[in-house]
Amino acid sequence: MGKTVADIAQEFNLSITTVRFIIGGNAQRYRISAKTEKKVKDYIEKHGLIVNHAARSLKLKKTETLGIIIPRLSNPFFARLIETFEAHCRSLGYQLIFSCSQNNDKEEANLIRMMLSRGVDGLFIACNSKESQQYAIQSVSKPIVFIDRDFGIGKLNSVITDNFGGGYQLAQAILKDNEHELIVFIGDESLPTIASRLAGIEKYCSEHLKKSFKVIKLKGNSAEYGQKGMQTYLKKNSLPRCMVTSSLNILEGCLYAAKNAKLVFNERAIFGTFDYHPMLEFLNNELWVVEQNRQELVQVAFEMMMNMLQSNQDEDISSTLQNNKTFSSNPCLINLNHK
DNA sequence: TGTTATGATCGTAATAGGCT
DNA sequence: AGCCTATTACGATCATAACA
Repeated sequence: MGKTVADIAQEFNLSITTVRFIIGGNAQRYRISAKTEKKVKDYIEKHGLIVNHAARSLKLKKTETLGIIIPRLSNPFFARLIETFEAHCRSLGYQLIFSCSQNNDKEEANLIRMMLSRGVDGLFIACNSKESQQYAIQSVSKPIVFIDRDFGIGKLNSVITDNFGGGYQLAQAILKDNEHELIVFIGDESLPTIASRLAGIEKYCSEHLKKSFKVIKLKGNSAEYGQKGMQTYLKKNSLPRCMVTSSLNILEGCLYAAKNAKLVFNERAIFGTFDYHPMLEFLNNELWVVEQNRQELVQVAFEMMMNMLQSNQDEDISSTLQNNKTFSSNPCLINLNHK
C-alpha cells in the first residue's frame, strides 16, 4: 500500500521534516547526508509512498482537480467527450470530476458552486443557455473554458466545432445525386450548435438546391422530441427518402417512431446526422455523419486551461484570467454503409 | 442559558534555528 | 561546518472555554 512520511521517519528515527526534504528533492539544499538520502529513497522505492492530497492542497492552495459540467451523459457525444477529457486530465496529473446539469440553468449554477466549494482549480462547461454562460463568467473567479457551446457573449475562452461548415458539407454530400426532398429534423435551435448546423444546411440548399426542402423544428434535443417530430410528420407523409437529423438523439427518436409505426425506410433512403456512434454502422441505409474532432477539442481546451492556470500562478491577478480566445475545430465528414 | 471566542486538528511545505 | 529538528501557515470544523 505504501508508507506515509511519518512511517518512514519512524522507521529510521528521523524527523518528518528530514524525510520531506528528501522526498521534495531538497536533500542537498538542506544538507541532508547522502547516506540518509539513499536509505530513505531506497525504502520508498521498495515500499511506495502515500501522499495526502487534501493536506497538500491545503498548503499549496491548489487541488490539481478540474471540473467539467455537461448537459447530459446520455448524449453519446458528451459521454465520449468526458472519456477523452478524463484520459487527458489524468495524463497531466489532474483529477477530473464531472456532473450533469440536465439542461437546467439552476442546476448548472448549483453545480458550478459545488465544484468551486470542492476546490477545483478550473472549470470546463458546456452551458445550457446564454444566461447561464453569463452567470458562469460573472460568478467564477477561476479559469473557465467553455466547451461545445459559445453563445456569443464575448470575452470568454471557448472551444467549439465549426457546425456551420459541418452542416454545409453534410448537405452537399447527401444531396449529390439525390432526387428526393430533403427533410431536416432539427432540435432546440436556441443552442448555437444546433442553429449553426441548420444554418449550414440552409446555406448550401439556398445556393445549390433548385427544389424545396423541409425543416421540422423541435423544442428539444432528446430522443423523445425526435420521436414526436417524426410521429407528427408521418400523419401526413410517408417516411422520408432523404433525411438529416441534428443529433444522434434526434435520429434515435426518428428511427424509433418509424419502428413503432411498423414502417421500414426505403432501402435507397439516405440519412445524414451529426456525431458518430458505432451502432450507426448497423443501419442498412447509406448514412453520412459529421464527426467532431474530440481529440483536438480536448487538447485545445486543456492548453487554454493550462495557460490560464500558469498565468494565474505567476501574476495572481484575476483580471488576466480570461484570455478571450475562441477555437473552432473542423469536423470530419464520413460515409457509412455506402451502397 | 444562550452566544461568542479560542484552540486543536488533519498532513504538507517552507523557514528559522539548534546541536555536535 | 555538517547534519538535522522545531515551528508555522494553510482552511474548515469541532470541542471546550469564557463571556453576557
